[in-house]
Amino acid sequence: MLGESIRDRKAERREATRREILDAAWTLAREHGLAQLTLRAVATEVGMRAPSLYTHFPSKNAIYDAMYGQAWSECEAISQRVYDGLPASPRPLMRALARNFFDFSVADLPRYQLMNQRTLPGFEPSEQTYAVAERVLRMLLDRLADIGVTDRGDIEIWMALVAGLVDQQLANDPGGDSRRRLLDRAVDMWSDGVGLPEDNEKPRTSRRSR
Amino acid sequence: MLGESIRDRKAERREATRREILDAAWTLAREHGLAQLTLRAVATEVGMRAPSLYTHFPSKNAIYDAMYGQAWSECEAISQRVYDGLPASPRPLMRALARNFFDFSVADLPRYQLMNQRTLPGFEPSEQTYAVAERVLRMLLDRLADIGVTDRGDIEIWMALVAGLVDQQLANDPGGDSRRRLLDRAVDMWSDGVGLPEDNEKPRTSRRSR
DNA sequence: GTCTATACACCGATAGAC
DNA sequence: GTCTATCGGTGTATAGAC
Repeated sequence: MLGESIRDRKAERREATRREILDAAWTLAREHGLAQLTLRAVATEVGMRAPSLYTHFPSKNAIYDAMYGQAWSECEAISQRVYDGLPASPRPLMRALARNFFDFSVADLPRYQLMNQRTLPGFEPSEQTYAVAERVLRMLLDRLADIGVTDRGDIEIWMALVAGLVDQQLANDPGGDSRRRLLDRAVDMWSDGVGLPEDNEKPRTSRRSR
Repeated sequence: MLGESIRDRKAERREATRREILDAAWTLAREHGLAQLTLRAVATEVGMRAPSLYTHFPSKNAIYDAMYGQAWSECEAISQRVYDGLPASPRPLMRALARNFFDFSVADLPRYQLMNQRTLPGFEPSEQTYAVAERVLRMLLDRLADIGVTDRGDIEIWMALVAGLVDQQLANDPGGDSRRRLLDRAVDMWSDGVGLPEDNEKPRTSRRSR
């Protein structure tokens, strides 16, 4: 139908403008900091005036929210792609998962701040975009369950360990790799602690699983 | 000398006003959030107009800086007091240190954000107040050296672990104790990993120490 | 529908009168 | 030392041009 086609073109154009705005926002965030974003600067970057942005986003936080959704979607995509080639034995898997998360986090500071740190006063992701983050977490939990790691406490300790190292890396040695070099050692400590089977053993249920 | 006395009285009064302002700032930060502080609100709280604050602090960041110094001084005081009664054997010591840091951090969210999280856009502690933070860290490192833990990597992993659990606690279960209940388990994993002697053994040099 | 012009309320910061 | 007045900047709202 013709009407459909016209509406599609319009929707496409709208979507393209939205993406243009978000691209500009990411560029400026990486240049001057995530919290230093101003609507006027974003608008100028795409050749508009500040109030015109409200045609495409209802508020500044809505822009942050869309960026939040993009970031977690990237994470989801990269995870799905990476999970296929991941080792099946427990310990190499835990190392690979940690490294995957670490590298993804460290590669883009404002993205990590938006995803995982509460660096923006008053920003809360919407239910819709938060669902993406939850999906990624679920995917991770499923992967861990495959090798018999199901105890929530053990998993939270592992996540605290990896996230803590990421935070240290970004705060004390941005652009370096001092904490990344500790990653395997840290994950191995954890694997020992939760009684993960050695690489040549068969996967079994985690010691603390109920 | 009389002149001295008068000058002292003036300095005392000035100091009292400064503390009054900082108290108001802490109160408002706990009420509305650290980043939501406004000079007008702080001024109102102490019965002043906003510009008058500039008589006592050169900028808003200078107020944050003074609060940063207060927070780390509290931490220093509590650490010195607590370190005396701490166990001498390695594993109980590591548990007690972790618990001490955890409880102190979780007790006051804006204080923790100011001390350890980069939640304030553009805020950097001054050299002078940062020195307090470094002194506390040095004190901790000395305490760890006493029980033979000297490897920087091991220490950074321990700090990442504890800080990671604090972050999780504050972000996902504020006011609760779900992560606190994981603390001993996590620290014990670490103690095993770095080869810390059992409680009945004599302290010895950490496995990885150089 | 898209964008602009204008305006508002609020912010941190400064100048100068008292 | 504290005030009033004001500046440049921000996010946001809305009326109206195209």
